[in-house]
This record gives sequence, structure tokens and C-alpha cells, in this order.
Amino acid sequence: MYFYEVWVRSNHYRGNAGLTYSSNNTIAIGKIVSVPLRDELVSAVVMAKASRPKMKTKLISSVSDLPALPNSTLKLMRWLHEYYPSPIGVITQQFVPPGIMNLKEVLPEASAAHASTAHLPKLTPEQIESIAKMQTSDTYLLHGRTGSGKTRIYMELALLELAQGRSVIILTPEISLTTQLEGEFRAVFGQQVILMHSTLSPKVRAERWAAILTQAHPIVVIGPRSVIFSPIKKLGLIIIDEEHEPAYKQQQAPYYVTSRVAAHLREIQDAKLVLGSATPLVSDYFLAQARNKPVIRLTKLAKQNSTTQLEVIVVDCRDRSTFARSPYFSNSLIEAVNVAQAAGEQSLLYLNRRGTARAVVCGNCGWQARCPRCDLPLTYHGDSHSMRCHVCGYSSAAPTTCPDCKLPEVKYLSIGTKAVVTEAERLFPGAKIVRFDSDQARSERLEQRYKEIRDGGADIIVGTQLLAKGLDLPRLSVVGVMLADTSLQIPDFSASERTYQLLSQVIGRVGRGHRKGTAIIQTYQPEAGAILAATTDSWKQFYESELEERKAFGYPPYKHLLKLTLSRSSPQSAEKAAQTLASSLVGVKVDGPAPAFHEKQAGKYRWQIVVRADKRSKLIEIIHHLPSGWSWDIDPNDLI
DNA sequence: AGCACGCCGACT
DNA sequence: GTCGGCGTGCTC
Repeated sequence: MYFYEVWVRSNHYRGNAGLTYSSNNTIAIGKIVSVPLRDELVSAVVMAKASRPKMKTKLISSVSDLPALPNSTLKLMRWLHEYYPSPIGVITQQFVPPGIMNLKEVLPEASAAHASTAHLPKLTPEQIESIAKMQTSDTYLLHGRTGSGKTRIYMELALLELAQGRSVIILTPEISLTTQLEGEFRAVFGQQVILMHSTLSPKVRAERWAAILTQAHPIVVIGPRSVIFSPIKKLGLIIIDEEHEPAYKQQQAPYYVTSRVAAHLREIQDAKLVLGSATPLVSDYFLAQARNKPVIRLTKLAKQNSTTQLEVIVVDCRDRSTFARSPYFSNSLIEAVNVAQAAGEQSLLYLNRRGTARAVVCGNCGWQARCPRCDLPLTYHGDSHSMRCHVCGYSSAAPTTCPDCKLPEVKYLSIGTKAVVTEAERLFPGAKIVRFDSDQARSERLEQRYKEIRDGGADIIVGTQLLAKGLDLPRLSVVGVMLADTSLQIPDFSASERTYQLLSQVIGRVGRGHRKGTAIIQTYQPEAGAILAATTDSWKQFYESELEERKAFGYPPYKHLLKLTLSRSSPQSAEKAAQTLASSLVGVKVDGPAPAFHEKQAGKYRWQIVVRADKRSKLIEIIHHLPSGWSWDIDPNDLI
């Protein structure tokens, strides 16, 4: 009889150690197997040999024909379990796709195809220089705006690795970018490219995963964050494109940050890591510098003969004379849209977010209610006419007159796509106006609508998130940000950074190529650092001031964060339990307890605590000693 | 997760 | 009393 430590892939197994199963035959470490767990049969990974346990064991039911997972993958599994503590069943789920034991046949192995970039335009001197620089270290931050030719650099780096017999992982934040990148890479690397994404059927996903596991030749795997867990034997390069995107943070257990996982996998595999972005995360940039990892800056546009012709206009919403014709559309915005209309060009009107969080702002002087303890914007609650800090629990009555300028101009801001569309219809009669937001886009097939819009089905496009990036609209010449403040007002430490990124992206949509572009940013706070920096394209300035803020208020990269939440059937019970935990935590800074941003969820009341520490290990220790019922997010993207 | 068990405050 | 909420332990 042989005994093995086995990690099961099941939501139902919440243990923190592998389980011991037995077998009459020896099984190689890393093999995928099927085992009985309570009353179900689940797939699992054989992690190590084990000795006979005290309790009685069950037999491993069957062993997959697939090759064993590479040792690097097993190492990463164990590391992930320690670094982002989560039940074993959940950790294993990240690495093994569902239905893998039902897989009938594995796709035939691709031959080592010939890859070449000979058909592509010549590399620019800046690209050549960058690639040359990227041969000296193991990790690089590639800082270059859209159109500066990052993709081409990725290709050359991938070519170098493949020539050495090593595989490449390319991560993208969302599907539209994945398919776009796949097209470009397939033209160069042909059959060596394996594409993964979330909308593939479970069967296809399992097949492609198995294909990755069985490949003898080096491959290029393109996909979302989960692709970082692919079982690649010999990995030479990991690329994280648009590395600042929040999609790289998993929002369920194990709540991992993809770049951290990638950095560790890089170490295990002795590979290279490239983080590419036009607006690198302040924390990542800081760490790159602190650890002496090269930052490669691309400043020129890659396309020949393209020049930037861009006018950025910042409209101060406090000056109501600039809103003579409409409460939402400034005079400048109306004029710009009219000019675009006359020239047969498109305009894009952008709302940062659907107005869920309502901020308290003075319409006259731009004053904004902030938490005296956390310096974060307060959120308005209509039911109690109060303002609340969702991090520390601070609460006070909402003012009706501004504490700064004493005028009764206090506003509770929120603005939606519907209102903008209605107003646009009134202001621009005859224009084809299309609404485009994320919930709608999912159901109405993004690609198809995009084609319609690009081919002339719209003069004015109104929308949220999705519109900031990705889709290429050649006839676009005007972008308008209806209210830049809404993302600045999200009550969170990363609000400023997100605003900077979003504005940079939106502005980057126009003024490239042949048309002159106009970007109009409407805001109550034209002097806010994020808005100033984004509209004047001064990244360094933003980076430095943002770092100062983070340092002063104790946020990453200076402190590690842990967000703890608890659900209870009454708010009193939740608060009490949270208070008990909060006072038991010593040697760390504790904020709260405070009601969670969405306090009521499924009839339960959620309260949260935020813990900050200099040492991440201290937070891990706290997680390991949490009373039952608590859920946790270590390295959270936000505190709301 | 889902279930058993045991504890405790609230309430007909 | 007894009922519901909640904490703890268990599943190889």
C-alpha cells in the first residue's frame, strides 16, 4: 500500500493541509487523479509521498493519462497557499481546470513552427535600444503609451525565448485585448500560440490546458490572469500587458495579485518578467526602483509619419457660465461635438463609473467632504442625510452650506448614462447616439456592436468603463469626460491613481494618427493632482506626489494591507464581533470596524476591519488566527 | 460547504 | 422550557 498527500480541487474542502489517500500502485508526483471526497468524486493533484496516517484512508479512484504537472507548478501551488492563504480546495482550483478527468483525447502536438517578424515594419531605433537594454536583468517595467510599440517589443522578446527552447506567457486584462493580441501573435508565431479565455466552454478550456501540459516544443500562451497558473515546463518569459489594470487582482479567494504571482513564478523558473503599461502602478514603479529593476521608457510613437495633434481642455465645473446651455455639457464640449459632427467624425462621451458612490461636493468652490482621519472622500447616505467614511467608520451630518465658502451650494453628485443620452439628444438633434455600457455590452455581443459603431452606426457614443481602451475607432476625434470627479470621489486610497489612469487612457484615444483630436475634461477640481497630471501628460509628477500621499497616510507601497469582512444576521452582532476582533489585534494599525460598502448582502449585514502593517508576515499570521466566519483579502486593490 | 454538537440569550 | 444564532470541529 502506498500513501500520498493529495490536493483536491473542490470548493467544499476548506482545509489547510493536503489529504492522505492510498493506492495499490506507485503514482508519480504531480499526477492528476480522481479521489472520493465525502459523497462526490473530485479531481486532485498528487503533491508528495506520505506516510501511513492514523486515520483510515480512501483509495485513489483513477489516475489521468496526462503527464504529471511540472515541479515548478507544484512549487507555485505551495507558495500560493502560503502567500495568499486560502483553502487547499480553492488553491488547487486555480491550477487544474474542471472536467479534466473526463477528457477523452488530447489535441495533437504542434510541431515547432518557424516564427518570424520579417513581414512586419522595421523596428524603430527606440525599440531596438529597448530590446537591447532588456537583456541585463530578470524583471523590467516597460513604460510607454498606447501606440509606442510595446506589442512589437513583446514579439521580439518572445522570439528570443522560443529560439532558446523556452515558452512564453502573455497576460492581458480583458477579452477584447486578448483576441486582438492573439491575431497579431498568430501572424508571427502560427501554431505555437495557445489562446485561453473565460468564455471558452469548459471542454475547450480543459483541452487547451491539456495541450499546454503535453507540449514538447516551446509555446506562447495568451490569456487572462489565470493563465499564470498554466503547467508550462520550461518557461522563459512572462509578459503582463497593461499591468496597471484592476483585472489583474482576483476578486475572489485566493484574492491574488497577478504580478506578485508572476514575480514568484519568474524566480522558480529562472525566467524574465516584463510589466508593460502607459500608466504603471505607483507601487510597482516604486518597487522596481527600490529593487534596481530597469524601467524602460518609450517616448516616441512607433508608426511612421504619425504625429500627435491633441488639444486638451479642462473645464472648471464651478464656473457655471461655462454651462450656459446645459447642466451636463459645457460650452466647449458642445462646440467640439458640433465641429466633429460637421466633419463627419465621432465623439465619445465618457462617464467614469455608474454613480453608485455619491460624493459631497461644493458646487461653488469645489470643496469636498473628506474624512479627518483617513483623508478619503466621504460618501453621502440619503436615508440618514449623513456622510460616512467606509474605511474607519467616521460619520457626520451632511452639510447644506459649504464649510469653506459658506454658500448653500453643496451637491450630492452622481450622474448616469441615461441622463447624458437624453441631454445629448436634445443638444444634437439628428445625431446618431449610441449608449454603450458594460452590462449591456455583455449581452449584445461587444464585437458586433463595435463593428457597427466603427462603420458609421454612431456619431456620438455614450458609455462607461469599456470605452476607455481597446476598441480602435479611426473616425474618433473628440472625447469628453462628463465628470472626472466621480472616480476621484470613490472613497478609496487608490482613487487618485485610478483617475489618473482612466483620464490618460481616455485622452490617449484621440490625437494619434492623422486626425487632430480634442479631449475635454469636465471637473469640479481642476487643481487635483491626478487631473492636472493626466491632462498635461506629466506622469513623473503624478508619481511623486502620489507616493508622498501614500507615505503620509500609510498606504502601499509603504504598508501592507489586509481587509477583513464578517457577515452577520444583525448589524449589532456584526459590529460586536468585529469590535472584539479589532481589540484583539496588537502591534498593527487597525481601522474600523466600519460597515462594509455594501452593508446589506443576502439579508446579512457585513462589517469590515482594515489592518495595516510594515511586515506582510504579520498579516499572514493574523489570517491564520482568525475566528471562523471572517473572510479576508490581503493586498486589496481597494478598501471599499 | 454541510453537518453535527453544544452554548447562550430571548421570548411565547 | 424551546428556538435561533453562533462558535467549533470534522470531513482523507
